[in-house]
Amino acid sequence: MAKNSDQEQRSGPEFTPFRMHGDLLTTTLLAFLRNWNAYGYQLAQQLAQAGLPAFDSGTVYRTLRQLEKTGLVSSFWDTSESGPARRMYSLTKAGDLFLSSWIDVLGRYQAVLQKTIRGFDPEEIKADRQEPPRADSA
Amino acid sequence: MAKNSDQEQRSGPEFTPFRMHGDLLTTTLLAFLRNWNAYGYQLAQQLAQAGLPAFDSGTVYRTLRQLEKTGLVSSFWDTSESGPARRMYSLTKAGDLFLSSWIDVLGRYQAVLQKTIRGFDPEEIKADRQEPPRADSA
DNA sequence: GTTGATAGATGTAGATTACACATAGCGACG
DNA sequence: CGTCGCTATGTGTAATCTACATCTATCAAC
Repeated sequence: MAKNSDQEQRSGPEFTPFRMHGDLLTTTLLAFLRNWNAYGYQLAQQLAQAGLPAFDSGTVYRTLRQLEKTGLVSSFWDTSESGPARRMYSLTKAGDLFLSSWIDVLGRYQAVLQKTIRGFDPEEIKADRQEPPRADSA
Repeated sequence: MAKNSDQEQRSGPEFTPFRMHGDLLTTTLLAFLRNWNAYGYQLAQQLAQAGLPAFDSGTVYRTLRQLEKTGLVSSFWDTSESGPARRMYSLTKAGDLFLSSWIDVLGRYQAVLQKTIRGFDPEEIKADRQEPPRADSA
């Protein structure tokens, strides 16, 4: 499933289509795991259903394993259901702390964008010229 | 909580300290350029002053060149001031479109985090157990 | 026994990044 | 003059990350 045909939206000429990368994928995964445990396949589905950009399931699995290696999540094999065994993941204390810190960083990131682009709303991005902070040229 | 001296001290085992990566660095740069033109060194300083995580100046320069290669920004040598020549960057129409699209994506990303973590505020992250979305076991 | 959905993982080429280092203009100082 | 220090922009390289294709395996339906 999720064969990428979900919603390939590229609104521009030929830029790299949006994808979930690094921090964004990582933290989305962590956020999903914050309220309930889940396994990779399920997380991949949630990602797709959340209206987020394309992702690669192989990357999802590898990202989860890497998160485990760094101690942000932990996992165990769940064989209680029929079908292939599932590796159930849950957020660790460290993962929770990491996520909190990330949210802090994200807040600053947002502040930068908001300071530059009024309202964070594409519709409001019209014209809004200001002077440079200190271009102090000429 | 996530006190995390965000300078170099890490509160956990051995997490990768926060850095500006890929989309985040790219779009912050684009956002800075949206309202006024600037050159690499200046952008790197603004990044640092914005309270954002560590970054690498080499990466900033390379990222800017790559953005130029894909047409999101354009540049020219500015030799009007004394000192080393500066490569002045400005956002192109394409870059503006890209940024707008990114803001759209970011909105969905935020929605996911907000849905999971109430209020986006670390203080409100206390306890908030819910049932899985569709763990549909048995 | 073949197909299809679920579930997880890896091989690999190409892209991205961090870190160290290189180049160059110019002002200040002795 | 020499050179130190700050400004300004890069590059070499190893490590890491990612996309895409491919692989194993369970189990239900046919």
